[in-house]
Amino acid sequence: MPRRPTYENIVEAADGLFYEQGFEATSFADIAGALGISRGNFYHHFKSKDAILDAVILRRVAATEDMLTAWEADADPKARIRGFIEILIANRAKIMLYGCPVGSLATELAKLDHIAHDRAADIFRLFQRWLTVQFVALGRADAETLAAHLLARTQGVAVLASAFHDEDFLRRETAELIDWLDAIAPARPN
Amino acid sequence: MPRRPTYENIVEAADGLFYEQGFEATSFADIAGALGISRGNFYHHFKSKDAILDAVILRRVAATEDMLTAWEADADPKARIRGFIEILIANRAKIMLYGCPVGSLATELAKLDHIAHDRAADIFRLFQRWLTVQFVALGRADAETLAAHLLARTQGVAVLASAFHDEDFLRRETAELIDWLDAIAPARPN
DNA sequence: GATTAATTAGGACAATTGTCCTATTTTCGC
DNA sequence: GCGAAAATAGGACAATTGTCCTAATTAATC
Repeated sequence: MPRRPTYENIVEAADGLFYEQGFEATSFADIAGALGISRGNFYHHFKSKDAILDAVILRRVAATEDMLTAWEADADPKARIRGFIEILIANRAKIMLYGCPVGSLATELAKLDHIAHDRAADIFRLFQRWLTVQFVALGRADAETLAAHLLARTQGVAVLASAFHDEDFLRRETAELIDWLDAIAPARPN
Repeated sequence: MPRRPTYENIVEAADGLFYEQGFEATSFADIAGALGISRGNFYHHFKSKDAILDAVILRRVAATEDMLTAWEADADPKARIRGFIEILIANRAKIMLYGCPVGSLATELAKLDHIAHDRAADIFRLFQRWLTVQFVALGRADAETLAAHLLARTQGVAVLASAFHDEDFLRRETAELIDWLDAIAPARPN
């Protein structure tokens, strides 16, 4: 059975650790320990820690694109948006512990004044563009504004859910977002 | 003219640096450099870095209580809530750079699995309790839910405003929150 | 199976971290 | 002004950081 290349293993482990501990707080020793490899081994695959961060962001971009594409299996744009809202429920356990991976990384990199901050924010832009398309399909002229609004709502839920470790709150706010979506796009009598 | 005690200077400088750089990324050298004092001096005032964090949180709790009390000068609960919403505008420059000080600290401490995380989240609880009182005064039975909802909305705005560095978005979402408040508590014809 | 290339382990490296200790200086009560 | 107390500077400390180097091992190629 073919071993997965170490490169991918490093990116995968770093992805998880950056999410759970933060970028700055995650050391090479942490990643090496999680994989059971030597610390000196990294520099054969990456030229710096920032290069690992780049690869992690690239991985997250790809994962996001895959997720958005998968949601397009549903022909109804309203159902697609509902799929987006419901990641809050699907990922609730981790969100209540670590917040949103996209939002928390962007916030951390902003504080670090890190070059990769803008690339991390690009993941938000992926979501926003995709949501905009869906709202356009719903016939909304203010699609872009609605997309940004929905994005902000989900971010707020993630921040407070992790601050309070409160699942009830998360479920309540998610239900309210679904109601909001229903008001935006009422079920058409057919 | 009486010099301000070094203790207070340290807490003040640490407060600002924790906000702008994050807790973990701020070192004793950073704080000492900002104040022009010696690094070894800290341990006469604090027994550890965590003790500084405790003092910073205490300072923020006090500042929050003062702010909430000041807003109560306005007799109208709706105007009080509007005052809360408009911190987004008043602090927009820093929010667009570093996000919300309360939310970003809570998120970071959650990832660090830090003991002080719950005390940082207490600042959220201060806001929530205060907002709950105002919504009760507006005659809302679901005051606590509304308070948590509004809190989440403002957090979401802060996260995206700093990710995108977008002042238009911040102003638009703030205006929408004011609209939401108007819908909750319509101006009574008198 | 020999040669070469890719991969890995282990450790050295300077810099930085939080912490702690000890002199020196400053401040304050008398 | 003197003596005690508080405050400060400067540096030592072990540990950890990201980085880099070299030797050894593994894999691939012919």
